[in-house]
Amino acid sequence: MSQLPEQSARTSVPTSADVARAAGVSRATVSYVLNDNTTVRISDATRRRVRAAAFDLGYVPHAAARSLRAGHSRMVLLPATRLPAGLLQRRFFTDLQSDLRRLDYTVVQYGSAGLDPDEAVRAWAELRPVAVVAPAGVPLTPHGIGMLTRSGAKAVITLGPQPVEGAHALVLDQRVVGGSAVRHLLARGRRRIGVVMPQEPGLALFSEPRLAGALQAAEACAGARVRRLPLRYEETSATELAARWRTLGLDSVFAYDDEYAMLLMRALQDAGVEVPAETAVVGAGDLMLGRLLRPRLSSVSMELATAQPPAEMIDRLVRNPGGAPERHDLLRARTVARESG
Amino acid sequence: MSQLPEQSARTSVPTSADVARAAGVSRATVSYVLNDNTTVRISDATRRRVRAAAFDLGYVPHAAARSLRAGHSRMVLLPATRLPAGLLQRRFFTDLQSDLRRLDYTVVQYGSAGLDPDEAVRAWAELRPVAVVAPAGVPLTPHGIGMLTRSGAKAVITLGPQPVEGAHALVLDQRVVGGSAVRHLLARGRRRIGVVMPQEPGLALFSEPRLAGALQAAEACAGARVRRLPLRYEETSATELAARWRTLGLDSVFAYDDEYAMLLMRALQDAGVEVPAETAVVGAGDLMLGRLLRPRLSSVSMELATAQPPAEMIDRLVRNPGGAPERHDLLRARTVARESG
DNA sequence: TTGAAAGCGTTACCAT
DNA sequence: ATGGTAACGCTTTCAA
Repeated sequence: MSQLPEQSARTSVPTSADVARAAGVSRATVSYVLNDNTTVRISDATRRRVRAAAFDLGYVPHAAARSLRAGHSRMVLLPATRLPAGLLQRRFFTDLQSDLRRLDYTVVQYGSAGLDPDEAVRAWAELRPVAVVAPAGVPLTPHGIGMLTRSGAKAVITLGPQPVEGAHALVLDQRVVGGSAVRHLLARGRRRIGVVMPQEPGLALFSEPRLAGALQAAEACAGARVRRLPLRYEETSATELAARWRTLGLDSVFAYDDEYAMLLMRALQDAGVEVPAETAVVGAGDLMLGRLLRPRLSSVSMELATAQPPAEMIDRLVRNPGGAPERHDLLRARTVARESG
Repeated sequence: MSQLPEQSARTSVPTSADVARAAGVSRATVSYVLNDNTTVRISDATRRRVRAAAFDLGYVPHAAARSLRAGHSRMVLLPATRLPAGLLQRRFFTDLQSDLRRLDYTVVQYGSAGLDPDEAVRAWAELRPVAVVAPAGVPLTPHGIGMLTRSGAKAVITLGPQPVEGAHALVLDQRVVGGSAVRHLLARGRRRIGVVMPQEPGLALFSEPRLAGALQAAEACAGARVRRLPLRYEETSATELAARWRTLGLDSVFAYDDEYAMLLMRALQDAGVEVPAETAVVGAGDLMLGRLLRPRLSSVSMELATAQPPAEMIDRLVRNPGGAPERHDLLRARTVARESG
């Protein structure tokens, strides 16, 4: 008979109403106690009873219900890309995440692999984030920015090589990388400079600006020439390139990054091209890897210069929305000279 | 006078009620039309009017309200770790994400850096995910699993070196990696085997099982001995280790992975220790990197063998909850012999 | 010090 | 074929 007590046999999850019932108070009181609401005085005895009941039932508030009632969330959305994130970006995200949490935001990374731009931005907007930080490679259009703003996002921020119309921008201008490498080579008397262009899809986002920076830097020097060198991240591709190296008439190469540099340098050495005597090689990323090569690899070292921590910037934009798009250049590059050129 | 029409000048985001008003129908009808509800017949004219109104207003449904009403979400939560994710894990996540999307789940990665286990699991539970996939390194305890289950998660799945009591497990048993390397070395007559143990925090999760697998494999051979070799990912640390190499009396080393292998091999060569003549070196990960070294690096190649795609497994567990914890071993390892040992 | 009730945006049931 | 209405879980205003 007593097998189905009125409100037991609950297979579902406990709500604040369950806590109220268990503690013998109203739902309002439960809310007051659990949110430490100071505008209302609750007796210590009641407080304890409510807390105990919540603990016993394993009560956990329902974030969706809460933000629905509140009319806003504190979710910062980070649409993910499927690009292989570099060390720099990973560190950036990790830091951003902890900093935002410290400011009481909830950071949510949302994978949008294989959605077309409209579907993707719609999916983000459904979550009603208070801010969106979109790394390079996610399909964010001015139209998408409008949709996010209209659905309540107080700040839309792009993070990558170039800004998008209408959004704030944390710009990682990859041109400074190519520029630094080429200036380094020019200073050492090199004039006929190759620039490796990875053929892997997705990397064009980074390699094209690096090349652009290289070209720009070369313009400052009369006799300098820059040549584009397509390369796949495979030994065969590097071997091919090395085999026709001498026909190219280059005295140096900026190899996109340290990994492509290692690949190419190995192939050049195997083909009998001396590094740096005949051809100087410069990578980028300043990985441990480069220091272990022989000759040690010269490399463009990158870092993010943040006047104001990005998390604070986001917080400021959220509290004070509607301003003109801000733009901050974050990427700094400096070439570390080692033995390879 | 007509500057403030009754329901215009809306600064807030449009709701389905706004769409209904604009189309001159009820909220229910809007819901029917936009969700393509087939159990109810709506005239084509009405359909078009509703769709047009939704489009004009830029209406986007509110995910929180929807899942509140529905009583459940289709969110799969992926608590993120701050560990440097390897290529294998990254590929795994990317695939999992697209596969789950195809099954109409929403995959959300949630950063829990710097939260203690209880706070973290509570934060996850507040989101009411339908499933949680926890990679190695996130603080998931049996108690936490209980909390997630009680707050509605239909499936909790761990992904990593070892299962956690009470959750389903996709096991990446790192012991097979050390085992494969050591069996490879034993087969080539090596007997006194060093195993590199990275000192970077967080890697112990992987290095300890790899060592355990190495020890286990060595037991099969009478004269074999395994020795633990602490190493930081720095040149100085490798140089130190190489300097006292001959006092260790080892004829081979399993270097944890290809990057540590490169670091150590370089230091050994600089110290005059011949590879592989005097000491054989085996890495893991089978990176391009290893093929470029001289001698070419032997390496443990890893892959994930999935009888059933993990996304389908998750879907099955969600639809059919309450079963006994499942356990699937995913990691396969096989040593690729090259020149280093 | 506490409780009743309204409302956030949706959807499903039951009338019309 | 369409509309009214209640309910999801929570917070907050107002009243007691």
